[in-house]
Amino acid sequence: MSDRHAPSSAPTHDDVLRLRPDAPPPAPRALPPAKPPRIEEVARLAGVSPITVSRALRQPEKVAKDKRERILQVVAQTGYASNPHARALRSGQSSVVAAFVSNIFSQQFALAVQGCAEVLEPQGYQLMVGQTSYSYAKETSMIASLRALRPAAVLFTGVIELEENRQSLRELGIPIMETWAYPRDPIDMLVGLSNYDAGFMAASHLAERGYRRVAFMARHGGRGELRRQGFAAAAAQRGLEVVAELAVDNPQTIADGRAALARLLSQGGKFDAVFCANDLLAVGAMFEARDRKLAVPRDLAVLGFGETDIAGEIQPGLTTIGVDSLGLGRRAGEMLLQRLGGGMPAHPHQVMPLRIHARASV
Amino acid sequence: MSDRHAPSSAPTHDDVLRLRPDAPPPAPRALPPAKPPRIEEVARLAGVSPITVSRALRQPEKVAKDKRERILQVVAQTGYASNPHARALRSGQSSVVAAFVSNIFSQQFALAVQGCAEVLEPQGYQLMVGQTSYSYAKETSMIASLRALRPAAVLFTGVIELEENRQSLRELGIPIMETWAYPRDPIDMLVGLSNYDAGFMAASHLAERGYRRVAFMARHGGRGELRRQGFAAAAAQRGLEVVAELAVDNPQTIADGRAALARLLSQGGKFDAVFCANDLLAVGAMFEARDRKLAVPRDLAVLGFGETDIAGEIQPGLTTIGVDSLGLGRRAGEMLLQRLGGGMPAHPHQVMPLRIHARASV
DNA sequence: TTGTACGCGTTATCAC
DNA sequence: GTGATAACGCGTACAA
Repeated sequence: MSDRHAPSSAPTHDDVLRLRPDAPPPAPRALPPAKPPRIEEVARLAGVSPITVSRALRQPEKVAKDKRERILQVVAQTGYASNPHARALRSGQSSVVAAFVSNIFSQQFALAVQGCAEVLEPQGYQLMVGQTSYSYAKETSMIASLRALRPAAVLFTGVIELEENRQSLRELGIPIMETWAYPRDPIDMLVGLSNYDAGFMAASHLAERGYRRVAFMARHGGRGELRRQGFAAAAAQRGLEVVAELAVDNPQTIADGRAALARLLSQGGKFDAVFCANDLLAVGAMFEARDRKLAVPRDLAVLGFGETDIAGEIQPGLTTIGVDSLGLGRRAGEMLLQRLGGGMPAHPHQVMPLRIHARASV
Repeated sequence: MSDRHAPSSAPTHDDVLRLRPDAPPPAPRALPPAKPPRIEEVARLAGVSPITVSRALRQPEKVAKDKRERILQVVAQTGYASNPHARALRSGQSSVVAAFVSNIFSQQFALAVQGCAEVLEPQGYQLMVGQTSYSYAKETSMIASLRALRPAAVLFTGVIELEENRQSLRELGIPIMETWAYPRDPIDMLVGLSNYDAGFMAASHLAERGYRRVAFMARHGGRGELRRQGFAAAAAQRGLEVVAELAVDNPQTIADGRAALARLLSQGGKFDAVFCANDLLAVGAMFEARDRKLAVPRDLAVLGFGETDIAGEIQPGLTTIGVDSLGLGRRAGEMLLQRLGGGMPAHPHQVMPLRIHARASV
C-alpha cells in the first residue's frame, strides 16, 4: 500500500467481515484429524463383507436388493466415500481427467472446460486444469508430468502439434481429446471446427446482407489460410468480388488490426465490407475505421471470428462467427465418458457447427 | 450450422490443419498401453533395493553418492515417476491441492490461481480447480466431495460463510487457505485484503486529486459497509464532504450502476467525484454520466474498486483500486507450501496491500 | 547406509 | 448372490 494512503492505524480487526453475525461462535481449532470411514467399517455396520459394499456402490444390480439398501443407508450415515488412491491403485482407474488450456483467461476456453466438467463430474470424475500458455516448452513439460499423474483421460483446448508430444500422449494409452481445430490426424478423439467453413459462412453472410465488394484479413498461415480459402470459395459462388486480401504475421494487439485495415485501404480497391478472421484484428479495424470517419457498418461493415469478449463490449458491437463453446466442451465430455466406460464413440472425430453472433457491425 | 451458409460439401479433409507439414507420418494407432516402469524395475537396473530408490528420490542426502547417481541415471533413462496413488495410499500424503473459485471467468481469480500454481507445481503439487458459482449449494457439494478427493490442502478465492461448511473443512484436518476477504475467524490461513483500507485509500486519493465534494456507492452490507466506513474516516480526516451515499442491493449489471448514479444525483447534493466500491457499479455510473452529458472526469470523477477487466476497456479508462492478484496467489501458495512441509507460517493471517490503478476517470 | 517385512484401502479373481 | 484371498506400488518401521 502506498503510505500516503494508509489509514493512521494499521488494518486490524477494525476491518472484519463478520459474515454471519448470528452464527454460533467458532468451534475450537484443534480437532482430531477425523479419519474417514473405511469400507470395512461400513461392511461391519451393514453385516456384510467389504467386497459386497464395493459392489453395492459400483455394480448395484449385482447385489440383492435388501442388502443393497441396508448398505447404502450405512454409507449415507457414515458419509463413506471410497479412497480414490486405493481405488486407483487397485483398479488402475483414476478419477482424474486432466484438461489443458492454452490460455486460462480465454472465456471461450473456460466455457469449454466448464461444459466438460458439467458432464464428467456427475459421473465421479474430477477435472484438473493446467495452462500451457501457448508455449511448446510448457506443453512438453506438462505432458511429461502426465506420466506421473496418471489421469483417466486428457482434454486439450487446441491440438498438439509436436510429434514428440503426440507420441508421448499415445503412449499413455488413455483417451485423448483434442478440440478447436481440425488436424488431419488427431491423436485419438476430436471435437473440432472447420476453419474453411468459417470463411465460407463469412462470405455467405456478407453476400446475404447485400455487400458485393469485400476484403479479407487473417493471421498468416494455418487456420487463417483455411478461412481464406473458404471465404474465397463462397465469394466466388455468390458473386462477391474480393478486392483486397492480407495475411498478418502474428497479430497480438489491436494496433495490428488498425495497421492491417490501413494497408488494405491503401491497396486502392474500394470495398464495403471486410472479414477479419480474428476478433482482435476486427476490433482494430473498427477503431481504424472510426478514426478515418468511416461509419461502421454504413461505410464499412466488419465481420469478426472467435466470439471474443470484446466483440460485445465495443460500440457498435462486433458481429462475429464462433461456436457454442459450452456445447463443444459438453460434447467432448460425453465422448470421453463413453470411452472411459469402455465404449468407443461412433464418430470419434466431430466438427462443431458454426454460428453467427449478429451485432451491429455488419 | 445454418444450412444457408453451409458449403456445398460437408466439411471433410479439405479442411485440414496440417500443423507440421514436415513432420514424420503418424505412428500406427494401436499401441500397447505401455505400462510405466515401477520402482522395482529401477532398483533392479541400478542394482539396489526398491527402498533405496525411493530414498534416493525423496531424501537424497541419506543415500551414498555413487548409488544415488546411478539410481538417478536409471530414473532418467526409464522415465520413472512414482505412482501417485500408491504413494498417497501408503504415506497418506496426496499431491493434489484443490482450489475453488467462485467465478471461473474472473481475471483476478484466475491470476490468483495461476500465482498459486506457479508456487506449488515446482514442488510436485497439482492444482485442481473447481467452480462454486457463488452458490451455497454448489459450495456445499464441492466441499463434501473433498472428503472423497482427499487433497493435501484447499484454497478458496473468497471465504467460507456457512458454519456447516466451515466445520466440514476443519474436519478434513488439512491446511485451508481463504483469500480476498478478512473475516474475524478464518478457518485456518488467510491472505485477505482490508475493505476498510480500500475505502480509506479511495477518499485519500480523491482528496489528493483536489476533489472536495464526494459521493459513495457500494453493494449493500458486509464488505461494502466496511469500504464505506474507511471512506468516511479518510474523508473526515482530509476535510472532504460526503454529500451522498447509497447502498445497492445485490448489483448484478451495468444498469444497476446507472440507476445508482441517477439516485445519487437525484438526492440533490452536488458532488464532483464518486467512489463506486465495485467496478461494475462504476462502469454503470460512467455510462449514466455520459448520457447526462457529464464529462468524466471533468464534471464527475469516477473511482472504482476491483481492478476488473472492463475497467481498462471502456473510454475513458476507469481508475480503480485493487490488489496484486498474482502476488496474492503466490503468497497463498507459499504459506500452503510451508504448512504442507510440516511448518507453520509465522503470520497465518495476512493482508495484501492495496494499490491504485490510475487511468483517466479521476 | 542399506535392506526386510509389512500394511495403506480397495477391488480382481475365483470359489462357493 | 456372496465371500475369501491376494495383489495393486509404494513408503514406514525397524533391524542389520
